[in-house]
Amino acid sequence: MTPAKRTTSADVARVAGVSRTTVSYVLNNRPGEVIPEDTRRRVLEAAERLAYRPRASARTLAGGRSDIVVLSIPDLPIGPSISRFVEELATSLAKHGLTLFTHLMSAHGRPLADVCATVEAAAVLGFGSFEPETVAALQRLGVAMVEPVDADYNASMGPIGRLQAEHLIERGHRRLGYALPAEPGFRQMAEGRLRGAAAACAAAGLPAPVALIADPEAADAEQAVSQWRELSVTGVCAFNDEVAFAVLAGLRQAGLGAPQDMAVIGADDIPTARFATPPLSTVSIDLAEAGRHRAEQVVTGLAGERVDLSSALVKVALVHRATS
Amino acid sequence: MTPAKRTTSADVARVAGVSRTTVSYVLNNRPGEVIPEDTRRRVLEAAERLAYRPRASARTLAGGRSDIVVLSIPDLPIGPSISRFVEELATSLAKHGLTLFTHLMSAHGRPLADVCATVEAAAVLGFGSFEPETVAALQRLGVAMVEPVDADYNASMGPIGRLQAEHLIERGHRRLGYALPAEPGFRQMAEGRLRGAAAACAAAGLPAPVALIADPEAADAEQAVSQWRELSVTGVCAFNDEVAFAVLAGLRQAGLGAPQDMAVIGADDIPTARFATPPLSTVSIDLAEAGRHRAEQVVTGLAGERVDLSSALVKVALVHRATS
DNA sequence: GCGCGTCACTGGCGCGTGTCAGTATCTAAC
DNA sequence: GTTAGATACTGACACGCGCCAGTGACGCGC
Repeated sequence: MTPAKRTTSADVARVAGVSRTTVSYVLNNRPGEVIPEDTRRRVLEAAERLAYRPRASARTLAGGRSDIVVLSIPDLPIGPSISRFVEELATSLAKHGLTLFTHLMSAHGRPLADVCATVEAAAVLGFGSFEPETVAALQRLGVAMVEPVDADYNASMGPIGRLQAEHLIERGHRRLGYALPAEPGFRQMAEGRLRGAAAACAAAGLPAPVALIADPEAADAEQAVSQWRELSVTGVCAFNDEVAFAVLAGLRQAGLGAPQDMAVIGADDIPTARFATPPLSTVSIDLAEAGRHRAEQVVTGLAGERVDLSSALVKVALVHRATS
Repeated sequence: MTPAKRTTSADVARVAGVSRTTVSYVLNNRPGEVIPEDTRRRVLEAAERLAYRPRASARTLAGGRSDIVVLSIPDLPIGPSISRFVEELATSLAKHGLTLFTHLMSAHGRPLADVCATVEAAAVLGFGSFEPETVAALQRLGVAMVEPVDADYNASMGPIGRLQAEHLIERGHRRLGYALPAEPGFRQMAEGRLRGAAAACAAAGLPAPVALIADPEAADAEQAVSQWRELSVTGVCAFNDEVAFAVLAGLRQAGLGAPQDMAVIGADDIPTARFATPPLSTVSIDLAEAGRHRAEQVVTGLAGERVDLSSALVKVALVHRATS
């Protein structure tokens, strides 16, 4: 059935006329080992010709650590900005021979620590923070690098809220609202963004925004709108574009419109924001750069160096359209 | 640094007072091997107490095949319905001890076959069909199960288009349009849906829909709208909700509206569809069930049995709102 | 001639698991 | 008393790779 056994490094060694060790040295170009150009070429050619791919399992077993990086994704809808981030992260890690493995927390086959134990993960990443016991468990497993907080991502939360609020303040709004989703998975992110908005208000000498829930999956937006109007809120920052659309729908149900009755600004700049009626003002977030940066951090971290997690490289930009 | 070496099956054997082989037999409850209840309990208890987790790398190396299932995702934005599918698939596979590994094709670290070779994938799944050479390469690697066509998913494409077209026909439209995205990653899916719509038209004795591109990321929608109007198209099926929003925007730019000037129906029922202005008619797709079914197929396929790929278990339903 | 150092390799161990062939003990049949 | 078969295990090898320790060849200084 499987007549052609898979090629191993021994096959390469035989073809190249060297020992298996030499093959290993060449292929992993081991630092400190000097291999004459001629031998190196022979090995490389043989490997190429036989289409040799080292078996990850064997490599892991021997080395004690795999080249798998696990990214734990919380139970939330994966928007385009997140998937862009993941994509970029995976690509950049792949360039360093690391393979990204996204583990959906909602896919509750086994707890995170178990999955990492079986695959012998080299590093574990996640959005938000892990619980201390999870971190402890992972470290006990010998995972080289646990990143409890996605620093880049979380650091980007503040500026988003700030940008939203500053925009509305600049346009003359003196009393702001903040629209939150109901989804618990979003809570951490939402708090970050809200804090940013509150900071902008404080800097302008204004009271903190009135935070209310306006979930896209429910119909509580109209109620939120009427509460805001009672408190003479004239501008609302929404957690993201979908929440913004919910607010907009709430306004419409009350016979009102944006921006004349209430200004609304979203976040994420999802594709539909541009073509909505009216086109939604929002904040665009470039996570691609963050993904690359993140990968860099993992690589240096795995090399044993201490990494600086403070730098936030997420580019956010205001996109002014018709609802503000 | 790492004082507590990780527990191995030898540790369990020692604690339980049996041989390593017996531990293996108990833990994998090997069929055909009879283990007295008492011994079994001792082993299980020891394993529990030591928190023993077998190392996947060693298991794979010894067994020649891992418990990793690779799902290749094409270069397209991962919508909520797809991510729901993936989620459900991962959960169901996990119940059978299989781990899902989603590989983004756009994350072009290495070609699919390479990734599968290194992780020794047990099965490879994908949306759409793989190229023949990829399939051949994978089989040469000894991958037990290659599913070139995601039967469920593809089979669901037709009904979606059909449902859209039937709905519009039922409401009196005699000449239909079909709105396509520009994104090449969507092509296969789009063709499937379009075929479904065409079939519905044919069944009603109508000409095939006029297919034009109306991409959400570009501004070609207005042009498409005017072309449709020239051909006296009165109802448009959109590939998905985002494309539908693009068409709606095109209509608006031309000073027209849905449904009075042209009926529009989307697909996927994304959250924003419900709260858009006006709320978008669409087709909802339940891929959760499909995910579970899919997992089942993989498990039986891995057990060596022949699986029937023809059955499509995707539930689609019309969601009539205001744009049609 | 000897010692020393460098170069270019290689032999072989160990990683943790699955599994096959084998063994020791016991019961039952002839 | 011997054989046969079942029961309840165990010893040891194989899987493919990384890498340490070692080896032989060669050059060079004294």
